[in-house]
Amino acid sequence: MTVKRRSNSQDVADLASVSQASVSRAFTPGASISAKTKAKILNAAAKLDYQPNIIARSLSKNQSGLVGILFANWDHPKAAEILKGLCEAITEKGFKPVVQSANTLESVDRAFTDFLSYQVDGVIVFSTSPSANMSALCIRSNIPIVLLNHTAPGINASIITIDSTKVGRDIGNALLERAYKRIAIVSSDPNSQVVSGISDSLAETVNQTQGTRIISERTGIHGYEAGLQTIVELWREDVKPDVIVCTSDYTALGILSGCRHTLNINVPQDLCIIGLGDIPAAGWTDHDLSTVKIPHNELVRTSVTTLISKIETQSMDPESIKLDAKLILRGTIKSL
Amino acid sequence: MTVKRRSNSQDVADLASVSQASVSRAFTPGASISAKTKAKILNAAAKLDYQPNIIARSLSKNQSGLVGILFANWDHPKAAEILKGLCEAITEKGFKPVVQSANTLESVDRAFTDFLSYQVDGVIVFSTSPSANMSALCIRSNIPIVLLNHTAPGINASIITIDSTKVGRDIGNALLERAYKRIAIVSSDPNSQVVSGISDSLAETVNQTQGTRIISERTGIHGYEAGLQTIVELWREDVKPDVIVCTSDYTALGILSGCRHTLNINVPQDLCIIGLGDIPAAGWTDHDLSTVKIPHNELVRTSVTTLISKIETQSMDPESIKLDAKLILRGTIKSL
DNA sequence: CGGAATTGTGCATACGCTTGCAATGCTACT
DNA sequence: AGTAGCATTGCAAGCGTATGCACAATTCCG
Repeated sequence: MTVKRRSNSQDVADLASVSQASVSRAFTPGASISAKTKAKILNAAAKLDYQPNIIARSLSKNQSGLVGILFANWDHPKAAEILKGLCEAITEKGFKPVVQSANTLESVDRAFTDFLSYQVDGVIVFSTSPSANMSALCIRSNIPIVLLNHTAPGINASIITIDSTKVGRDIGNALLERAYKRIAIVSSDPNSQVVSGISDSLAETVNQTQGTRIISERTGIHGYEAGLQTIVELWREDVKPDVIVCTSDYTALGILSGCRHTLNINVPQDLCIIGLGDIPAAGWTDHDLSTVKIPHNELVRTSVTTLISKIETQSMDPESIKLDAKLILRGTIKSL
Repeated sequence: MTVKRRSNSQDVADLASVSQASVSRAFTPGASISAKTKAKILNAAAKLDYQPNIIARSLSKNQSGLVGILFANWDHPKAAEILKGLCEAITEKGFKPVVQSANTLESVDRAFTDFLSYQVDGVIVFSTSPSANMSALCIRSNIPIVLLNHTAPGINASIITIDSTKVGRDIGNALLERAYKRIAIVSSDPNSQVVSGISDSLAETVNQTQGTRIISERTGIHGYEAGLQTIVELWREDVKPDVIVCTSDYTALGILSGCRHTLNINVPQDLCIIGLGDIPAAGWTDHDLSTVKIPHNELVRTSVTTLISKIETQSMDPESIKLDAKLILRGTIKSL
């Protein structure tokens, strides 16, 4: 079977006895065309299985309808949900998402140049470690950029995050109310501004009260196994914490498991454990972990809305939006 | 600041005092161009921050370099990992992934027509429920399609799955060896061909032995909570199973939790539980769930490789590849 | 009914690149 | 030196759509 060429606007024009320009207008919302000819054209188009070639359209309109998603943080427990949300929201707005994975700095740069060659109209970045080069590229390329739940200093991009200051304060107050004294912080990415925002504000909150303080802070720890190991190490110290604030639920679950099965630590009496993220497993009856619910859906939708509006208004001035994250108290903290 | 136009091949040509065609050739691997002029051109290009406009290239080459990913199965425990693998493999091959999310049949069709307008060179489908319309669209559009871990009858597409027959047989044999008798099957999607492949072959295997049989089969059950509820229901029956084969680890964990905390069932003595997927939590010491490790990475890589080779050879004949999945025996099955 | 105002249509060109073809320059060999 | 053969380059015609401009058709109004 010979491969039949896809029909184009000229074919449709011929069949409908109109000009190619009219066909184009028939498929352009709001274009100047009479209802009659439009109907005639759509009819012919249907006969020929025609649909506009977006590549060609992009070329002549000088915008592709593509939105780049730079996704680095694949280990994030809600990675799939977030990506799904991004893709759907982008599609809904009439754009198409093209996804690039990036781990290293070079790959970030490569992804960006790729985005540029594909003439993406905007970029959403989901990654915890900032890239310096990105900033330059953004400005030069003149396409708007949104950073999702991740801030980076000195980058000309819009930033959508949770209000980490409030989270830190909420945690601090909950701990003070329950008279916990010695806080350990266990975090994964030391560069994450969200994480440092939380711990700074937590420190500030508890420091107002005599006797309660942050006694240790460990970084670079992520995952269940690492959590398990961490609690064992922490428990060898002379001064043991009575609170562990952990910037990942998985790690927190590892810690919890260590407490219950290996070390026989009484949670929450002797040790309070607070995670971050509210993954499903945190709510399982086995675990019942206190944690912070991050409004991923809102973060995602806000990011996309913000980006698209920037694309449509051709505006490049960065915006910064902070959304509220809620502390969820479950079995791993004393009840009042 | 006035937005400066992105430079094009003509600009580079002017700066390098060559023809525009030569610039094009300088950026086309294997094109006929002398080392000297190529260097001159690349130099000029660097000065102008030039890089080829892929949209324009696509238009003239009549292929976009885009691969569509139709992703429906976002609840899959390894969704993120799979998508990551797809995106990276596709990028590595010099293509770009554009992701569409699809739940309903209409959205599948819409996604496909979108893919067509974007002139994608091929499509990878990750979804468990087949679409009839897809088939027609594939053939008409003449772009190769790969179905990832999911078969669909009568579709003109390549199919990459695990060898579900072997999985069913392996599970069956493991159960027979340990003298389990009454098997219940708990599955999520009743349409999944992979799942039905497993259960058919499991049935066939155990039916060869007198006294062992499948006593019940429930579908439409997925997730931890649903698992918890299911075991409670199953345990109300007169004839209770001594094996539950579950086509999702999450569900299996829910069942397990119900056994241990609610019903006090002795696992694995009185009840053997086998999951599917080998999610990380299955290996956690709390759970220690027997399961089947699905070679997602290989599935993903094979899909991409297969698709790209079809794209490059312009071949449309479907291929079917089955990969091996390994049964992992942990604490939820009697040891021999 | 006439003409002004509005709307609809076609023509032609632009978007940035690839590529067949023809022309040129170069190498090597007789 | 002359010429065949090859590597390199330029020319120009696409690829499919959008859109400014000019003109045609319709509507509106007095």
